[in-house]
Order: sequence, then C-alpha cells, then structure tokens
Amino acid sequence: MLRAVRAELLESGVEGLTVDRVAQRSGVHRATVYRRWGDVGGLLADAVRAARDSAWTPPDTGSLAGDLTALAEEVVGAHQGRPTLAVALLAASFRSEAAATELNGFWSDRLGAAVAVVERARSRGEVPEGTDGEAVVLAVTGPLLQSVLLLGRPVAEPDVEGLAARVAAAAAAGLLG
Amino acid sequence: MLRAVRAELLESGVEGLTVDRVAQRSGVHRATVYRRWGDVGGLLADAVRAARDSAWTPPDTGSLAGDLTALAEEVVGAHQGRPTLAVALLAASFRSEAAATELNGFWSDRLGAAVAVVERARSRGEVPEGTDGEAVVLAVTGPLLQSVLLLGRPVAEPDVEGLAARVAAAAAAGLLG
Amino acid sequence: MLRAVRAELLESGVEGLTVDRVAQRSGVHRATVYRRWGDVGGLLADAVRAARDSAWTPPDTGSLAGDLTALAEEVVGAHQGRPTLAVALLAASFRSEAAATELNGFWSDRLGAAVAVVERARSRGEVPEGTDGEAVVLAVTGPLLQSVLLLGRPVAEPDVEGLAARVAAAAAAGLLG
Amino acid sequence: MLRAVRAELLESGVEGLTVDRVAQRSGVHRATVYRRWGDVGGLLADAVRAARDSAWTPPDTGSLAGDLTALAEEVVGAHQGRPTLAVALLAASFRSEAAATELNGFWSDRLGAAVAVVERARSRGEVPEGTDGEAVVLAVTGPLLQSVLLLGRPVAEPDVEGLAARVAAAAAAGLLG
DNA sequence: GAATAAACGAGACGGTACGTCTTGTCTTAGC
DNA sequence: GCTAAGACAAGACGTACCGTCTCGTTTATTC
Repeated sequence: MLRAVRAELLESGVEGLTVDRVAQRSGVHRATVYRRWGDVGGLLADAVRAARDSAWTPPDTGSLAGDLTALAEEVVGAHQGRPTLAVALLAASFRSEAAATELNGFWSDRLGAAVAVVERARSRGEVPEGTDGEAVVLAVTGPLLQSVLLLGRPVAEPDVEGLAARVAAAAAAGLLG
Repeated sequence: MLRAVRAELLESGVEGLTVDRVAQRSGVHRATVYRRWGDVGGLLADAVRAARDSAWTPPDTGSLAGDLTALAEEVVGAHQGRPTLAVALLAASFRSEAAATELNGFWSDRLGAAVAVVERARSRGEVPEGTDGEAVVLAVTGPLLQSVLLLGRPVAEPDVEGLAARVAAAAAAGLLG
Repeated sequence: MLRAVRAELLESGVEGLTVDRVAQRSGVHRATVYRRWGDVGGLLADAVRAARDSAWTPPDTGSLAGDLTALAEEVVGAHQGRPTLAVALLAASFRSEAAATELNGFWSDRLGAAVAVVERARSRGEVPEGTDGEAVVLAVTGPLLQSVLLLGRPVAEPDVEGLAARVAAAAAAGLLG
Repeated sequence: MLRAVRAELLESGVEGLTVDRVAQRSGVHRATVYRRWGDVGGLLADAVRAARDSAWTPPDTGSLAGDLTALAEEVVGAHQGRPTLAVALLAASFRSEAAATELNGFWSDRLGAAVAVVERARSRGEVPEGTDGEAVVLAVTGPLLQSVLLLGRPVAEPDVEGLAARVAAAAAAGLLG
C-alpha cells in the first residue's frame, strides 16, 4: 500500500501524486484510501512515518571523522539529484501539516540515533567529556543540507570529507562543548 | 501586483494561493495574470525573485561574533513561527521548478553578500588569512536552519549567540580555512 | 434535466446557451453536466433526441388536402416567429455534429410517420396506387420551409391551404407517382 | 479581405471562424477588422452580402424542365457535401441576426431572378398564362433543400431530373397557377 | 449454518482550481 | 486619420483533482 505512495512520489513528485493513481497502483479502490487515511495529508504523513519507522543505525567506522563522513554522505546522497524520495517527503511536509510533524519526528529520531557516533568517540577519548553530540552532528549535516537544498549546489565527496574532518578537529579541540 | 501574491502567501500559504484570488486582490482580471506570468509557477518564481531583488546588506556590529549573531537571528527569525513569507517561498520552490531555481539564486546572493562579514573580520585581524568565508557563514546558518525547518525545534536567542560565538572562536583558531 | 436545456434554448437561443446556466437551472453542478454529456455538443444532441423521441402522430382529418394542411400548419407554426424551439434546435445542429445527425434522424422519423397520411388517402381511393408518399409530403413542407427559413417570409394560413390543395390535386391527377 | 472570411468559413466552418485568424490571414490587424465591421456578426453579414452581390443568371436550356433541372442541380450542389460555403453561410445566419437578414435577401434575390425561367416558358407557351413563377421554382428547390439540409439525404442527379420533370408537367397542366 | 457487522468496489456528485480561448474595448505609437 | 501592436476585462470551455455519498457485494464473526 505504502509502496504505491513511495513509487508515485518517486515518479511524479508530491505535486503529481493523486489519490486516484495511488489507489489504482495499489489495486484498491479510491474510496478505500479515503476510508483508511481520510486525507491526502494522512497518506503523506503515513509515508513519512513509514520512513521514520524503518530501522536505521549510524555508521561505525572506528573514528569520529570517518563516522561523520559516512553519516554526511548518506544525508547528502539522499537529497542530491532531484527525483529523490527524501526530497519528495520534504515537499510533502509543505503540503500536509501532519506530514510536517511526522517529518520533524523523523529528523529528531535520526539525530537522536546519530549522536551515538559522538558518544563512541567520547568513550574512545577522541573528544572531551562535555562535547555536545547534537551540535557535532548538526555542524556537519546543517551546512551540507543548506548547500544542497537551499543553495542548490551539488556537494562532492571531498567537500563532505573535509567538513567532517574539520568538525572532528573542532570537537577534539573542545570547541563544541 | 506582487504585493497581492505576498499577501496571499502570508494569509493562506502556498497551497491556498489561487490565481483567481491573486487577480481579484490586485484588481486585475485572471486572464491578465496568465498573460503576464503564464503559470502559477511563474507567479511564484516572480515572488521569489522579488525577494531576491530586494536590497540587503549584512549586519556590521564591529566583531565577527556579533555579526554572525545578528545574521543568524535574522535568518532564524525569518523562518520561525509558521505563517512566514520565507517559509511560504520555500514551499513555493517545491511547487514550481522556476521558483526553486530562483530560490537557489536568492540564497546564493545572500550568502555572497554575507561573506563580507568574514572579510571585514579578516581585515580586522580577527581571523587568519586563508579563512573560508562561506564555510563560516554556513557553519552558523546551516545547523540553525536544520533545527528550525527540519527538526521543527524553536531556536532561542542564547542558542544563536552561543553558536555564533563558537564558530567565531573556531574561525579565529584557523579551523575554518 | 432536459427541461432546463429547452428553457435556455427558448430564452437565449443556441448562442446564449451555457453549460453553467443549464447546470444552475437544473440544480446540478457544472461538472455533472460534463460528466453526463461530455460536451456542449452532447447536450444539444440530447435535446434534439428528446424532441425526436417525443411521440407524434400525423393529423387525420378525413381528406388528403385537410391532412396536408394540418401537417403543414404544424410545421410552419413550429418554425415561424423567432424564439422557437424548433429553430433553436436547427441552429444547434450547426453547432454540434452530433446534434446535426440527431436532427436528421428527427426529420426522417417525422417524414416516415407523415407518409401515413398518403397511405390513408390511397386506401380511400383519393390518390392512385403508385403515389409516392414522401414526395407528396415534401411537396408541401419543402416549399414552405424554404419560404420561412431561407426566404424569411411569413407564411399565412391561406398560403398553406392553397399549397396543400394544389399538391393534393396533383397527387390525385397521378402526377406524384 | 472577404476572401479571408470565405477561406476560413470553408476551412473551419462558422464555429471555427475567429476574428484573429481572419485578420491574420488577410494581413491586417484585428483592431482594423473591428473598426470596419464592428462585430463578428457584421463580418458574417458582409460575407453573405458578398455572395448576394455576386452576379447570377438562371440557366437557359430551352425548355422549362431543362432549366429547372439545371437550377436545382446548382442549388443541391452548393449544399451537398459538408465543407461548403453555402452551408457555412447558412450556419452564419444562425450566429448573426444581420447575416440572417442578409441571407434572406440573398434567397429573395435569387428567387426573383429564377422566376425568369418560368417567364420564358410562358412566353414559349409551355405553361399557361397565370402560372405562379415562384411557386414553380419553390416546388423544385424546396423539397430538395429539405432533403439535403434537414433529412441529411444525399440527392442524386436522377432524383433532381425526375422532380423537375414532374413540376414542369404540373405547371404545364395549369396546376401551379 | 444462518445472521450480522465491517470493509470494500463502483461510481455519481458538489466543489474548486487550472489553463485556454474568444470577444470586444482600449491606449500608445507610427506612417 | 487610419493603422499596427498589444494589453485588458469578461466570461465560457473542458479537464483534473478532492472529498463525500450511496448502493450493492463480499467477507468475517458471532450466535
């Protein structure tokens, strides 16, 4: 059922998504979609929730810089190159209030999970005790997302690596406490 | 003319924006809107372009940390609290390809202007020679935008100040070169 | 439903007929009209078909001349004096191909029914065996319709009677075989 | 100028005729058309008037039956086979009151000219003195026009000849006085 | 095994927005 | 002074989508 929504989002984006087409693709009548989700908003919210519920664990490469690089590449890759599910879900959050709330939850969940990367670094002694995990992660993903989503700039691997290395160094220097 | 678009965007958001209502509000016939902008997309693109064309100069408080704080507060203020023009324009960029391109230009313009803050800091000797102005600005705005737009977290003044101060310190330490 | 179409045709003619007004008059939404008739043409065609489907029997006065007179008066009356449904339907046939086909059917049906008048005259011995019924009817209605519709000449009762009598005489003389 | 109107009428019929296209085809600006004809109706009326003004003389074959046959064939030929100028002008008369009046004049003129055929027959002694010329002509063209225009029946040459012969015979018998 | 509740397929409907197309009026220049 | 160029108001057209609804049918579930 949600497969159909995802497929439609990928094919036609959020603007091209239609209850009719979702219904037809999932072999179900349009009325049934309304009965179960009540709304296009609900449909979109559920699609975001599905993404949110899918299990995810942060990378573990052995070093903070490596983890941050891997993390950032994943984030960038998901938002780079237009017909992307992540971008479609982001667009969906502007069409449906419920989807927006769900998307906030998605990012909160992922951020909460991603701080483990910093925890591990701290337990390895790479960064000082009071280091703010969220600040570290946001210091990497924030600028990259702004580049990709708002500036429309393609971000290449070396950029990501460089940024991750600099953030790791700043964290090691105790500047992100 | 664009006043009407802006007003509609503020009142009803991008989803509630209608060619009919824009036309009526600006005292013009619907056909005229189509003649001049061809499309809802063109209308939105032009609204973004108008924002882009409005003059803007980065703050000048005398210190890098102060400038970055002022800059960041402006950015956060424009995207915090839902019925905001900036958010509506962002939403518009997901409805119209042309608006998206225009929005990228907007952010590029603003970023280009904002690096002057770092230039000034360098000429004052606050930061070393090779400091990357864009990296400095993005280090402040990126995480904040991610917080506000994606995480849905309200960002308060002390958060902004603290982040600006840390980025200024990192730049002074030559970590953003 | 078709009552509304007829009323609009009578009031404003075919040029003034609008899907919107038909819909409003029949207490139905515009979209429903499009769903059911697809087209203004379809609407007109159906109006003609309704006229075609309405039962009709030729007059029976006891004599061929009397029948032809009554028949002709009916035809003339339906096309004389501008705001006439028959004229509006004729106009409709120039706006919609489907309506034109339907109108042809209407006239064929009526002609087919009208020849009964001649059949009866034959069985009464008023006209010889091989008399062509259609030719008799057309000899009366054709010239009159040309007068009313093409020449724009008002046709009065005596004209009709005179013509009917002459045609009846010609038929009796075996000239319409 | 009127060439363009005629060409458009032939190509697209009255429904497809547009002031814009007429103007463009005649190499003139749309505003000029309005200045000179004021109205689409005026344009159509003028097209009909042009047809009316074109010289026409009835056929002269030497016999009444021959003349009537030739006359009828001309009339039928002008209205048979859909994309016909005569039919388009007829359709135009349903779109414009002025064109309708003009068309009535056209038919009156032609009828007035056509009675010469009967005059000649009378002077040749083919028909009695009091024969009604108009009645003779209408007896031929009326039924044929009803067949072609209203019944939608194709009319072939033998039909025309037969009818003309019968009418000539009736006239000779003094039945059309 | 029959009765009944719940979900479903099908499809009409009211309502809105979109974008296109004509018509007829008008203003501004140019020849 | 007529004309080209073209903007404009008005409004019909036909399409697409949304969300609601009714109606009949199929499942389950329960007695």
